[in-house]
Amino acid sequence: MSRRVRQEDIAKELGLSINTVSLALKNSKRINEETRQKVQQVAKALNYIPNSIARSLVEKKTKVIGFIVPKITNPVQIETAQLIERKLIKKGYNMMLMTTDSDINYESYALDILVSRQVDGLFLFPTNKQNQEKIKMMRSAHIPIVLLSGGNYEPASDSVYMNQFKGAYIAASHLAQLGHRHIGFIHGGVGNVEKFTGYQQALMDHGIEFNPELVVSVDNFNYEQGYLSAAELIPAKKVTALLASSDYLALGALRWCREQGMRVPEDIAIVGFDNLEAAQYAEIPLTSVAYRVEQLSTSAVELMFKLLAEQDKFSTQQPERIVFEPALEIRSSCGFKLK
Amino acid sequence: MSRRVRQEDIAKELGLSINTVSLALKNSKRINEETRQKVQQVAKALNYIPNSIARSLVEKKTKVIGFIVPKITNPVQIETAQLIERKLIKKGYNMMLMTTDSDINYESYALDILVSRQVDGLFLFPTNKQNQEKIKMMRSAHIPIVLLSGGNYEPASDSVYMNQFKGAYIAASHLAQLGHRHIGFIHGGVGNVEKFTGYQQALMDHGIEFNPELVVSVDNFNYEQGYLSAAELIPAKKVTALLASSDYLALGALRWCREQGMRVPEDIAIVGFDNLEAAQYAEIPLTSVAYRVEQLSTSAVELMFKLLAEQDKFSTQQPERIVFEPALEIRSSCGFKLK
DNA sequence: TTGTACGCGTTATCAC
DNA sequence: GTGATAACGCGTACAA
Repeated sequence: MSRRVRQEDIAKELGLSINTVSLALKNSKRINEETRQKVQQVAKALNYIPNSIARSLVEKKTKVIGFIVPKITNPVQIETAQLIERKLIKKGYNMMLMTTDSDINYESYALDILVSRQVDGLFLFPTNKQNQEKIKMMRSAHIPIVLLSGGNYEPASDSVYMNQFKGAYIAASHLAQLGHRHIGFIHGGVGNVEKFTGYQQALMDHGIEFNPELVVSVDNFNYEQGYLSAAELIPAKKVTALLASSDYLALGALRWCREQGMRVPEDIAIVGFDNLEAAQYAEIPLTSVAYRVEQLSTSAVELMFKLLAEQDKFSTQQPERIVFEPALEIRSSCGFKLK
Repeated sequence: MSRRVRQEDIAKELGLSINTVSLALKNSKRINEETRQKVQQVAKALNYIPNSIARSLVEKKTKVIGFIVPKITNPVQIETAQLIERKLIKKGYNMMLMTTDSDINYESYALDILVSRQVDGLFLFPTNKQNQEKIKMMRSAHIPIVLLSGGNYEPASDSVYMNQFKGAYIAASHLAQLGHRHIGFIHGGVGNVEKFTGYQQALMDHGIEFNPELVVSVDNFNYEQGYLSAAELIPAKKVTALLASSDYLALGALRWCREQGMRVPEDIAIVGFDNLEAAQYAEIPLTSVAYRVEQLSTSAVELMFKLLAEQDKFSTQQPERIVFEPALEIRSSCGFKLK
């Protein structure tokens, strides 16, 4: 980093004090109109750019919000991050992004880093509940944390998320109601447990015995893993329907089925998660559990700024919890009632 | 932000000076083993987390790298961002992410913000050459900037990118060699001009007259825009082949064609860009220009750290320029020679 | 081995 | 209206 232009430089240039420059630059009424203009002119001429680091140190706030996201390959998480970044910018905030690869230790590390960087608040897609204690501590240290994913447990901080249990429940129920009894499940692994339990609950409520052999776990939300999962589940386990934790997984499975000459939904029904654009434009338009990224991120940002505005008060209150209920977007891939 | 634990707090706790604490915390040999341990213990007990802001102010470096990316909807850009973030973390750096929506004014604003935040370096997918002067100025102010996209012009700073001109050229040439004379082009808009000129050059070199009516511009790299573009180009303009600036556009077009009962590649050939996983797993596996995200981001990070290590020296030298040559990944969607 | 003093660039509190 | 002066938390000479 080279020597940048400071307020002191423009002060010297004009024979003023640093203080006057500082005030003039923020258009303080206490400064003479004339000097104010002169200061601003010189600032522009010298290409002065304020040093946010120094400002942050004295103001004790950085106007930076941290964002911790587990996976590259999950489009809803990325899109959420980007929508939120846009909204933050409009309020004069910037975003520091960290990824964890769904590793709970990386998550913990990311939390430390962001605290160290003095972020004013942070968004987090928690992978599981292992860092709950740390999050609670941070909350009680007056750092607003908005969790973007719920679990089968009391959230450690304020949260805004989709009810993924419910999503899996209605998806699996839908398949059951169509007459399917052998419903395979592609488990998204750690961080997707709610979907799994929703699936199990739906089976139970429809009198279907849960069979762990019909579940395959993957660690990546991509086409390939879906393709491989289908290859593993369908021929050996004779499933007639498949619920996948993400649309990419579902579409990978779809591809495998088509390559085998299977008809969808006649030979096998497929349901995905997140209702991505890719689901709608698939060769067999995919039934999918809708994830309202736009609404959710809007709500998350609103909550963040509410907490930020309440200063330290929020941390003595009960965490707020905003849950969006998913809807099943029904398309062709799950078809009609079996006989 | 509430009162956090400072070095001073642990100094008081132990009756030591702040200096001793500072040194002990960074394991200085100059501090007695015993006091060192005591300091570290108390630090842990008090849950001390160093204040990076204060540190940055004195060290004149933040260990933050800025990343400016135009579009949410472009998967290669997002993936590049994430791969780079991972590599930065390993070197103790964090990433500040900003998006521009391909708006040149936002891009300029983002550059200012990141300079103000004292980033040690920055990655940028430039949208066009409009901010070249600003970038040059930043470079001569000793800020390492690695551009992640090239243009039909001399880059303003060090750069690592795919040769997109060449990509479009080989793709369009391939179609021409298959006998196509009416090749439509879905133009990705600003920030994708190289692809357009590559397409034009290929036509010229194959004796095909360029017809602007066969080009449609979109501002989003998604299925929907591809679908609509196909609907606009194919029936009215009688194109027999379509080159799209992104795989999502191509896949949207593919969907439209299939819905119309057209055969691909027999009735229409389609080629995309970026060689996403979705291209490989499409109902008609898509021929696509490969984008080597992993290689490119590795190379970009290496270059960044080289510049960082050279301190201020780099800015007096010619910008380095690393260009990756694309290859055409040929699949079923463009088929064989027409008669 | 440990402590003192100063500086990083900015804002804030007081005088004048 | 403007200018000293202190403060933010930490790192680093230099002194003790």
